[in-house]
Amino acid sequence: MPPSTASSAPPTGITTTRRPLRADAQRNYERLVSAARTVLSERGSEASMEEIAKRADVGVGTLYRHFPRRIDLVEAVYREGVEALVTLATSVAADAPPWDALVEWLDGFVRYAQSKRVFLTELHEAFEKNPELALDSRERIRVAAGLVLERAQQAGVARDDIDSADLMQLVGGMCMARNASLEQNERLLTLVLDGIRTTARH
Amino acid sequence: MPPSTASSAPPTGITTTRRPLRADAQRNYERLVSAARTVLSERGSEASMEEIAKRADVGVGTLYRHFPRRIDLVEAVYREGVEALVTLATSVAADAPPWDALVEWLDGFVRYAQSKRVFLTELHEAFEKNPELALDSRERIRVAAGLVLERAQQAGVARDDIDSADLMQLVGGMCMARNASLEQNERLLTLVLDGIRTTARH
DNA sequence: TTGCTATACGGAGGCTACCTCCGTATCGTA
DNA sequence: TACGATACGGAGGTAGCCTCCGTATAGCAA
Repeated sequence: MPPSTASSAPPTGITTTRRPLRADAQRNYERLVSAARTVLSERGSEASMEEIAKRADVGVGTLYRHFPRRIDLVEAVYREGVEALVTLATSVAADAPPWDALVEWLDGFVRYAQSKRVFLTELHEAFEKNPELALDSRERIRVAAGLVLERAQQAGVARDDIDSADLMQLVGGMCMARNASLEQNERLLTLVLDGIRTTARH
Repeated sequence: MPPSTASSAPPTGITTTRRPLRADAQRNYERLVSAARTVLSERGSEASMEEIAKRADVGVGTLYRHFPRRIDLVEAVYREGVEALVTLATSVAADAPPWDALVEWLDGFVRYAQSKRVFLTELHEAFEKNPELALDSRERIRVAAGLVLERAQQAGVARDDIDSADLMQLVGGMCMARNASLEQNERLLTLVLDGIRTTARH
């Protein structure tokens, strides 16, 4: 997903229509994201930019041309997973009954979050330094959550006094906690679902 | 709270009885913690060790003698707040009815967490690099939570299938999330409390 | 195919922050 | 007062982030 429409567009309203990347630039972009995914998974915040560039078989200069700051690279890797969650929301909303869809998507979220545990410190720091770069992904997840949550609310099976931002705050926060096992998080998700559900409990 | 009993004792079972700090060392220890609290509040993870040392009117060498790694300093500041939470748990458990005590303590926790937002990235990174150093504080909070939670469970007003670790995972995680306002967190706390409570809802 | 230019590459090196080391200073006791 | 144990300070080693600019190449036009 190279930024032909400038993934990190300037905050001004200016939308410069960028010409497509040259073939070698395109190839290196993809190599870099792939290498970053690997190295970040293996070494978390210990991963250095030099190491990622080397793994991609590319100079650091090239790395920094595509990803001016460390966060931009981390974010690119992060986005891949976000896309999968958005897709999941669409599919469960189309196929499953409202409550089941909500449960299924949240379970998918918890599992996704678990798989990204090594990134958490990385993301946390990066988002602090560059809050605006996190907004897009955050919003996409929120919208995906809204898709399943609002459908459940309209069906009358989820309480109305929370919105998708609340839901992701709660479940997302829970998953970000340090020593969460997948098992514990799934148990806590059950608790949260009990808190959300409007029909008889247990 | 200078470490006369070695706050970062080696993982081996060896407990060396250390003699008390010399007067100047004691004074500098306190200056450093105080300076760190100030500088970390002001500049978060941007705060450099040099800056903290300068603010304490002490050389970096002295800083590193007392706090061999960055985390040790952050942790010392963090502990201060943890102590307050432990104290709060004891007092509400003694004075308030079981359910009210739980609500009050959790509300205290949420407010405390809010006040420490600038530290979060710092703590997150530090705990990742040195997991063992976080355990003590985490455990103290968990025990404090247990004090009020178990009392509520024994009184039959809180569900039995969660423990204090679960509770702190959920509420702690929620508070750690990035763009939580105090208001949103207090609203989410209400939701969590609804999930925990065993009596009739709403 | 050849030539030309915008685009992209690479990696040496600047910069900054963390942390160490050791010569000097001070405390506390006899 | 003397002296050893303890503590201080800050220059400098090290490492990782990022920049800069000379070189290389893709893509196009003739």
